[in-house]
Amino acid sequence: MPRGNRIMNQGWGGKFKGCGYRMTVPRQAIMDVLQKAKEHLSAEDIYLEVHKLFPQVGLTTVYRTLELLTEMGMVFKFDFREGRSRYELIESSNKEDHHHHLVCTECKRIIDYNEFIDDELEFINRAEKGLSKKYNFEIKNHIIQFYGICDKCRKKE
Amino acid sequence: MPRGNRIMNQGWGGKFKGCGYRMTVPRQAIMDVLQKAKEHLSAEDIYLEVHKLFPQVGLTTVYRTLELLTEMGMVFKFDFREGRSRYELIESSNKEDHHHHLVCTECKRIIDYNEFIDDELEFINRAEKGLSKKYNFEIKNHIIQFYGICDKCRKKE
DNA sequence: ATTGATAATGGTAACCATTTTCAATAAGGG
DNA sequence: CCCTTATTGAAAATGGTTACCATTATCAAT
Repeated sequence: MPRGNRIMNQGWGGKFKGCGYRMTVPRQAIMDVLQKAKEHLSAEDIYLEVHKLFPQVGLTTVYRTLELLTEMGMVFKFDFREGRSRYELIESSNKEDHHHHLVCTECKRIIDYNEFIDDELEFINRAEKGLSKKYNFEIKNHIIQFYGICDKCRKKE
Repeated sequence: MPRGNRIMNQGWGGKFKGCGYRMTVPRQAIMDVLQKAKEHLSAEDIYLEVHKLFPQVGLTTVYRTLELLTEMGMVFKFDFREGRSRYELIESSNKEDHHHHLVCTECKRIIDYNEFIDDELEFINRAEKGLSKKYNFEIKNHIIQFYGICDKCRKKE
């Protein structure tokens, strides 16, 4: 059996309502797309995907929903220096899914990695605790990214 | 005496020429602005500042120079989710200046911190070594950012 | 099931940071 | 000093994202 929780395809409604929002067809569709693909989708990617099943859903709604989801802490908004943002569902409960990125500044390729996560968690926890106290800052999430040149681009030179 | 190295106001020319580029008035002026202000400047900020002394320098040139400097590894390009990028001179030699950021998702305020840097360096070094080997990826630099709500915005709620 | 207050939507146009274009200019090796 | 070539600057184009606003959908109360 694959890892992860599969049993929650209609649980989104509760999440939304719990925050005082309504569940709608576009929101459901966007959540489904995010859940399936899970990573690195641009707003347009999502729009195109949603569009296959629900052609009436507009790009504006995709942007609005993504902003809402980001604000609700269910989605993380990434900037990989491509001139557009990318979005990824946060699998909060699943340590397996915790990862960060290597970003190639040459070809913009993104490599996920999940090594050193235990190491990282220890460091991050310590830092978070100290920083949130010292600056009275409520930390919601963090980002770690390494920039450099990927193997393919190194060969080209 | 304040920390830092003050004695290098005209060394930029060599850096540029060493990379096969020419030193010009606009580039000099942009470097000066970056060196003085050091952090979190947007392209427009820099443009306005340069403009005071050299009104003929255009915004385009500022963008071009910043891209060049980023590529040369002398400047770091940040995204704080404001819809614009910010740039910061990299003080490579100075551990004192190594820092990261807390970003308030509410008011976009940015707080620099430099606590836990020894901790971080240890973790980052280990991760960099492992990752660059495993993915054959040449790591140039990294970013760590914490997102959340700053003290002022917490009070408002 | 129906209604009504209100949230959500979608198409278009506006926005605005960043890039492209291209003719004019300046740098710096010979 | 000249000549090649990088660099520049102004204007226009680009393209992701957001604002606007009339229309529609949601859902609690009836």
